[in-house]
Amino acid sequence: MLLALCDCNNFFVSCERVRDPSLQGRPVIVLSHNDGCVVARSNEAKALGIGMAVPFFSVKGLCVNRKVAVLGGDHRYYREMSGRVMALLMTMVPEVEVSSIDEAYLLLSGPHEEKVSAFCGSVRDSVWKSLGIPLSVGVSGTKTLAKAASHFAKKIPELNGVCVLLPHTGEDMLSGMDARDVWGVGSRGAETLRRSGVKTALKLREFDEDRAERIFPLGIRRAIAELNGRTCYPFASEGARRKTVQVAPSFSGQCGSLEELQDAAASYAAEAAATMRSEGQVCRTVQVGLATDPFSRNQAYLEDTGEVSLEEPTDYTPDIVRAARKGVAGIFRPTTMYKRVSVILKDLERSDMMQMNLFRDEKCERNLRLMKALDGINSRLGSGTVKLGSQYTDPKERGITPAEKPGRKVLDPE
DNA sequence: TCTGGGGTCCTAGGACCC
DNA sequence: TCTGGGGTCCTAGGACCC
Repeated sequence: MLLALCDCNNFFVSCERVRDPSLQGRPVIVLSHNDGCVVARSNEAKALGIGMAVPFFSVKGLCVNRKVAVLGGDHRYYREMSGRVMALLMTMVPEVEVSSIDEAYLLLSGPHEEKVSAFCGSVRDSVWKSLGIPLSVGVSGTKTLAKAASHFAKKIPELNGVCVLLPHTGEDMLSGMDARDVWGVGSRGAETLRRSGVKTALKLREFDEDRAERIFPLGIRRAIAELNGRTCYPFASEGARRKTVQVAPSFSGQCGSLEELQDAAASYAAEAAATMRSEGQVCRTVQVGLATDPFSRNQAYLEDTGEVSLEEPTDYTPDIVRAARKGVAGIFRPTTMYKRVSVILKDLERSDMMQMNLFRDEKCERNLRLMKALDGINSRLGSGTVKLGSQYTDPKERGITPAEKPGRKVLDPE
């Protein structure tokens, strides 16, 4: 049994190039919320030395000099494109595990397994021709090896975007791969490995497992097992539901008013509730957080969180908004300037499995219809078209956060 | 001057119980 | 005066991923 990791190259940039073909062949980057950080780079931008997640101000000069197109992110659009890519993949094999916005594992069995390379090439061509999104495909027996294979598929042009890495092969490629680039080995893990003299993926694969048991944390031990073809992270096509829904953007400025912080929390709670409903779930707990600017030199970093339990699991926006406002009031400290409000919906359950309180059925039924109508309008006309005016006002209208202009050019010397 | 956001999982430590 | 130890559950913090 083999897994094929299909990984969209430079996904956000590739999406922008579908919308605006003049961006092809040029250095392009996409920025995060509030234009703070670089979150996607074209190959041309990577070649200029622009790093992932670096603050934009640190590369702004370079972008001007080298005519880099700088775009604000449009996540609604990227989610929509992602949905199209995944839907297309699902027409090509019966078993697909969507693992992130730009990645999915395909389970290859039967005829697909026999002609792996040719089949993966056809998947890649199909996504490119139908949607204009370039794909890399890495094939192997475990997820960690498939990730490594897709790494090679991107780096080695002769592979034409498809790399099949059978267990116990590929010494040459793995010896050229930094241990830091193995999936599951972060900066901390890489430092641990470096102290033990492990610099490459091949060295990691060959590491003595008894010794690893004694000196390495679980994540690294799993990486070693998976590099040797033993599965620690199984394929899971059954749509596993998420366990939390979080909305937590930073403000562009700061805010010290309880009322405005509550309004922001209300707005984020409504957004999170809509996401949760769209996935058929309800929550039992609303967690809120208030945090100051971690980079401020005038004020020590401060972060507080609080939880509010709901009477019963719900997806009803007014109840969730009320809980969020209450939570914020409970942790607010006067005379503190906050930079970030977070709302996390926790203890999620499937709404179709929810135990109904018989005495509230009628009211629930009405609430359900109300939320359905609200979601329907907002999905057709844009989120925030209809809000619950009695519950909150949108902080965007108060100028706490800037209005979003999707896909707008932040900087384009041309 | 300007530093993201949304997830999962692991782990250590405290509360609590017997 | 001496004053256990093991289990479970929960939580916060952190590592890691994209």
